Amino acid sequence: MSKILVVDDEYRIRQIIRKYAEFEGYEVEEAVDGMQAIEICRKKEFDLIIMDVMMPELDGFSACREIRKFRDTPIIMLSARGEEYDKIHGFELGSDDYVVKPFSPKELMMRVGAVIKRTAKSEDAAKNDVFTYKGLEVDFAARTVTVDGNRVEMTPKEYELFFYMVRNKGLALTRESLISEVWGYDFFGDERTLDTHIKLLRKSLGEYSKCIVTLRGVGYRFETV
Amino acid sequence: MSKILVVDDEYRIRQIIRKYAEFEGYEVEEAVDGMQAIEICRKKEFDLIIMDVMMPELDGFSACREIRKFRDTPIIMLSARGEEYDKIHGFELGSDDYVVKPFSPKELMMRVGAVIKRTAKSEDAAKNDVFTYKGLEVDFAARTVTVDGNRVEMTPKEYELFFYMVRNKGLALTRESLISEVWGYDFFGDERTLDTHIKLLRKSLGEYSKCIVTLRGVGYRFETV
DNA sequence: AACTCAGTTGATGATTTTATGAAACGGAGA
DNA sequence: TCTCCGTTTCATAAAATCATCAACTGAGTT
Repeated sequence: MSKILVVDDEYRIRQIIRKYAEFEGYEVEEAVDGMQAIEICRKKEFDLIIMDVMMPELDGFSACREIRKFRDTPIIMLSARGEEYDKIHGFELGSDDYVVKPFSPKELMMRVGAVIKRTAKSEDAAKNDVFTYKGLEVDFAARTVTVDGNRVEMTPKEYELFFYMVRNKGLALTRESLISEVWGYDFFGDERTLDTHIKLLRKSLGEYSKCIVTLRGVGYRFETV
Repeated sequence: MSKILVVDDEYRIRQIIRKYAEFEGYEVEEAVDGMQAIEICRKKEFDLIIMDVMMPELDGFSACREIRKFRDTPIIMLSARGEEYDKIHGFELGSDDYVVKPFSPKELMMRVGAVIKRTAKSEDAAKNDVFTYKGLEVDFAARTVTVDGNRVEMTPKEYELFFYMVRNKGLALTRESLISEVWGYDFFGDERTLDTHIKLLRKSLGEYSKCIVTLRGVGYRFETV
């Protein structure tokens, strides 16, 4: 049974969605704002998040962005008709779909079904090992990285290092863990070797180099803004 | 029942196409931009893709190019009137048809029907699955390879190696997997044997030798630019 | 402002990995 | 047995990648 998190400040909306979703057999949890949504997501994993754009405390976009830092849970955004449609795209942060309020619960449920079906299938396959963030695409199976449609060539060490970081996106990775993971626990080489490879990665990634954040005194983190 | 993927950033357009397509008995899925289209295509196979040219995140051409790397799904491109240049460009990238916006849904559906019928037929004819990329033709059933119309003779090992690579086009294949697949898991011979056969393959393939990409420290990958 | 420590960068010779040509091998058929 | 041909091995060449070093930068501290 799939678990859904509904995030909206309006009680009525949450109730409507809950009613329909439970009728469809989903397990539903609620959050009243983005802040709470993030907290809940840290503790628990959902199959889908339905999130309003306009909310007190923390809006849907920011919450989406934050959650995407550590979870790949599909997200359906809800937005009022007035809120520019273009805006949604402008801020498109990997939400899987969006629905304009006022929405027909039936239509929403159809989308929910579609998204869940899609992601459930892909998890089964597990073969389709791909990470995407804006124009950055990392295909673990093909061992390729593309930036805005252009293939980026990388050396073996770059791949290993980068893939490891992307697989652990949003996590602080210590220099030690990076080195022992990519070079092997028995690497006793120069301390600066890691830095050099980080440099090469950044060079390869172009505009996405800022996704590799230096954690002074600790190591690095790959994050999706 | 044929499955169609509709890729357009405008909800209205998607709705219209969905409505008509479902009326015709097709199963429809949607994507809002090129990036999403690629992701969905990785997970699922469609009989046809209808894709807008102008989209945020990743335009239709780039998406088309990307999808063609791992799928041969026919594609119909949509573009606003006046984007004449695109027409040429689109066909070059292997889109199967082209419709100018604003289009008559009826006309679009006729084209959809035509393309699907065409590819369905050719798939029947080529029941004994063949792979083609430009002037390269690999007939798995007939066990033949032709380059620009000229038959290329290959030895058994070459066939096995090449066929395995083509069947897994776009995937990184490790030396180990290649060897155990083609030579058997119990092959204890020289490490360089694989290299030699790759060399022979490349020699046979002429201009298409560049489709066999060396993945340093890993193995090889067969890819269609 | 000077200091210090951590991280960044570019250059380079050493090392690793792959490509290649030639030779050896070995089984099937003449 | 001999020859042919696909296959494998091997030695060497060529290429790509890496580790290392030294100088540099820049943020945080004193």
